[in-house]
Amino acid sequence: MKLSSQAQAFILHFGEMGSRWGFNRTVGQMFALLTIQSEPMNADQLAQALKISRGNVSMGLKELQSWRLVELRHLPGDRKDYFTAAGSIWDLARTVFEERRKRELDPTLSLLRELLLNAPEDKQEAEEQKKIQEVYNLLELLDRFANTLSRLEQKDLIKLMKLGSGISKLLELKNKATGVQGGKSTAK
Amino acid sequence: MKLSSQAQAFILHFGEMGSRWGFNRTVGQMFALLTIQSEPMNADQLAQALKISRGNVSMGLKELQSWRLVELRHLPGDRKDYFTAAGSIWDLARTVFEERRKRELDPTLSLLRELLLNAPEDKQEAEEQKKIQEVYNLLELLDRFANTLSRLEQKDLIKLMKLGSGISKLLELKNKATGVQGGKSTAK
DNA sequence: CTGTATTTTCAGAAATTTTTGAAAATTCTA
DNA sequence: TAGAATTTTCAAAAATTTCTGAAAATACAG
Repeated sequence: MKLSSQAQAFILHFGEMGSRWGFNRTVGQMFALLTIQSEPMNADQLAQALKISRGNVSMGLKELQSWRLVELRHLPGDRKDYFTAAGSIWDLARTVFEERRKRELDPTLSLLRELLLNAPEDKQEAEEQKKIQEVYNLLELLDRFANTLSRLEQKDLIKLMKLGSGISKLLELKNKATGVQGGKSTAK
Repeated sequence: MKLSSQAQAFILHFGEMGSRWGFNRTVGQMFALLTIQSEPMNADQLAQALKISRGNVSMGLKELQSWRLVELRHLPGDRKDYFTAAGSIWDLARTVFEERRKRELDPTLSLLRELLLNAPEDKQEAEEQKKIQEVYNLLELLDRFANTLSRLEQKDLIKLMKLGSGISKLLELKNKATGVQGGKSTAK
């Protein structure tokens, strides 16, 4: 398997960005390779193309499976496991988005929820709890919103994303349509 | 400076989550401490409260300033530099969101743009470019959308986030208002 | 079963990132 | 301008993460 120089560049870049996106360099590279190459690849091919060890590929594939970003395939007459990117680019993006929401938001929400269960012992702790509550409210809202977005049909999601500053106008439109004059929203 | 046990837990958690949010453990802890404590703190106080070295605090503060998450203050009659979280919880969240967009999306967009400038040399490269283009289109749209969201007034942003599944309905409403045809059951 | 093909595991090595702390640089006061 | 207070720098140490490769485990064909 020889990689074109653009594929090389694409793969190396995703390796470098990997840590910012939530996985390590070689996992990022494997993901990039499987995304740019639509052909399924087996572990040996991945190891050879990326010049990394067989063991590393095995671990990386496990990680990518835990992110639900790759799919196991079997080719007729070949006992090896083959892998492809799980779905279209949009599917992959949605999956990364969902997994990151889970990993970046959920643990924090549950810690904050726990902290808020304890009655504050003094003035100081009461102040702190106010802040914790604010952080919680914000992250909770963000979490719900992220959930809503990732459940939206692709068509609607694209429409929404393309609205640009038209969003504000649309929100006004909604007020008119529902008769709300700008105070607290009735819907929770 | 003695930390309550809930402050302790809050700080340690943000330290652990730090890497997922884009900074290292002690930077995460410093940010958490400055967020939960509304009082400005100087570098020595931070070092003492978090039990980390003075040098580490200095570097961490520089990092937090580059994220625009802390503000330098001066107290009358004290030569030391004091720091506070830069704004309300909402301001902070918006800033983190913007900075992450810059760091996670922009470098990739510019690489992909470059790759797309080169004419494909063969069938293989042409196929790859199709994928690269798809990734580019998606990330570009996402980037614009993130931009739009972070420019929205807080009031509107909250309204939008609270819409939940009402978003789809609102998008339909928009179609009606602008005369676009294809109400409830348009084909996918 | 037996033997071969394939994948997984994991201890240690290598690479990378973070942290320390002392020295250097800077800023301010008198 | 001297010198004290404060902050920054950065080389080296420590901690953490990633990667390798050989051995163990698993899966399968005959």
